[in-house]
Amino acid sequence: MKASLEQLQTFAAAARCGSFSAAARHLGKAQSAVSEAVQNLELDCGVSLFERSGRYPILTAAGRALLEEAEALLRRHAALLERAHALAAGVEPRLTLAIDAALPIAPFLATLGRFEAVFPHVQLELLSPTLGDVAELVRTGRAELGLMFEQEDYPQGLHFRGIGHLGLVAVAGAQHPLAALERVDVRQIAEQRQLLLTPRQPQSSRKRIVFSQPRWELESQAALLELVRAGLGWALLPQVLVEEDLRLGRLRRLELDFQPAQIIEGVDLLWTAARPLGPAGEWLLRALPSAAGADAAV
Amino acid sequence: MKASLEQLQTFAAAARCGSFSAAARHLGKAQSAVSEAVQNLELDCGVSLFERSGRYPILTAAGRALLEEAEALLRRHAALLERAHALAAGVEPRLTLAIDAALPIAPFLATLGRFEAVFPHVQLELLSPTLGDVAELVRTGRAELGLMFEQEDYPQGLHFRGIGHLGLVAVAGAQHPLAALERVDVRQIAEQRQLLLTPRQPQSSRKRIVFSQPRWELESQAALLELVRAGLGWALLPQVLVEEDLRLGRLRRLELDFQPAQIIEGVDLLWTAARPLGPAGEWLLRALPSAAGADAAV
DNA sequence: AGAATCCATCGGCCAGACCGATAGGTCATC
DNA sequence: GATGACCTATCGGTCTGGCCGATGGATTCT
Repeated sequence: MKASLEQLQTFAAAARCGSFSAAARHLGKAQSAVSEAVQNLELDCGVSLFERSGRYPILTAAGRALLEEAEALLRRHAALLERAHALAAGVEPRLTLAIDAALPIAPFLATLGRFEAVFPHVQLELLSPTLGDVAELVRTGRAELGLMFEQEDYPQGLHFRGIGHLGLVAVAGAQHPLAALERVDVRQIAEQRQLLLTPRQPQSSRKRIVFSQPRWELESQAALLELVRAGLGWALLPQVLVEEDLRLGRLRRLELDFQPAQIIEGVDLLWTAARPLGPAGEWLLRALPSAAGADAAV
Repeated sequence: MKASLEQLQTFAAAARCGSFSAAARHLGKAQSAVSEAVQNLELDCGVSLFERSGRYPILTAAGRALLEEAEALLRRHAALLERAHALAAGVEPRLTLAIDAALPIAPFLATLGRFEAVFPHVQLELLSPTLGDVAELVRTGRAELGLMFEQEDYPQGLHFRGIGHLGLVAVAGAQHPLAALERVDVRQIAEQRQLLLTPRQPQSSRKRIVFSQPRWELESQAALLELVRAGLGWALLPQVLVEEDLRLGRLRRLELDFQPAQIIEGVDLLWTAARPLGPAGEWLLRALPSAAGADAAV
């Protein structure tokens, strides 16, 4: 192959150092090696890279152009080696994190930003499954880590750790019949359509909080919010998610006289016991709880 | 150096072809060479890239990650060689084009777009000097090509070619005293301040069209236009440049009873005779006249 | 079981990279 | 202009590392 990395590195060193001899000293090679490498590179490229008339060689215009290219290539190569070493040290090439669609992701963004700084090469995949699907994704290995509302029990082979709590409030659109009531009792709410998240896999074991008989089920939290805003039903949603809508008056909070004002649900972090987590996974395992503790807890 | 280009190319070929033997056939090498190259690469990186249990090797997760890096590196390397070959063929690494600041550049944008497609590696520099500075820049070699209003004579060693014409109109701001007049005669205009472009080098030989005694001189066409809009004087400007302002009523056109409605000025393309143009310069030399002929001529 | 692939390994070969020495050029200084 | 300090180009010798061809073991298909 023409224009090998060694040649290009030698060329770049010569251009940087200002002389072949200095480059040779810098690279720990003989001066003749530098001279020959540059000549071979010039032969391969068909252009002369240095003007050699004077005491020191000076870059030609073509040399300047190729120096840019060469340094870009060398930087790319250094990045490759860096990534290889990270992989050799056991860092996962990619990591999948499944976050329950009902959970707001804002509290975790700062942590993910720090993750990006510590593990720039790890390709992060973020899934937003609904309800018990989280546990299923972690159990099958499709995701390394999961975040979801706590359950009483989990399938075999899953580790979990509580990392915080989230306040849920019952809300309805401003024009919704329930929105006009001072307080709502069990019978009143039972007649109105409740909007719920639904898992993709119907056998999912997740308990759901159900107060009403007529129900629509959606897989997307965003779609659900749209329907609530449109007055098509009421829903239990995270406090932090609807704060803005409540303030703007688009949504009204329902005061349920058979429940505390906020329904507090725990949030669990899941990971599999089958395969050990790599360094990136371990890092997230430690970092996510503190993030949730600071921001997501009520 | 670890992880040479040959190793990476061989690795990429093996990953693409699906087997070491196929890669060897594809590369025209022996199968053992591929096998050894991949092993050496694995040794250098400290990770195993292929799962070799079955009949065909399959990429590991780390292998997939490094394959991406390797292919990015190889693409960069191919780009380097391509650029090197362009340089070897004499294509300029960079090209400077000086366009008189008084000329509208819109007619040339399509040509520059095609230039970008034909010579992606040529770094283009666009200068906007005023008046005779264009010829000076081309003469001294600071610019390879120049575009400016035609002169009677040019300095020694400059080639030139007329490429079109441009219509100039006299304009003033809507509140300017001259704007109220039906027709303007020589005496009237002589008393009002004329705004002119001025060259950076005062000895510049460029003829200028001067009608008024009080004058302000500016180097920037954009600044000049602002001053005219603000009613600080009148100016001779390209028709195409002020069309928008005339339509919006920000500027008024002055009907000079001692001049035709439009003053037609020729536009010349300049280049130096001292050093031959490279392929990119030659291409522009051919392409620019047709662009001007189609769009800039009145 | 046999044929057809595939991969890993080994010994031998050789191009190419490297070194050290040498010759010749340039530049600042005396 | 002689000198010294620096630079580069070239040459012959050495040796590493990539390559080949052959061989053997493994897998898959018939």
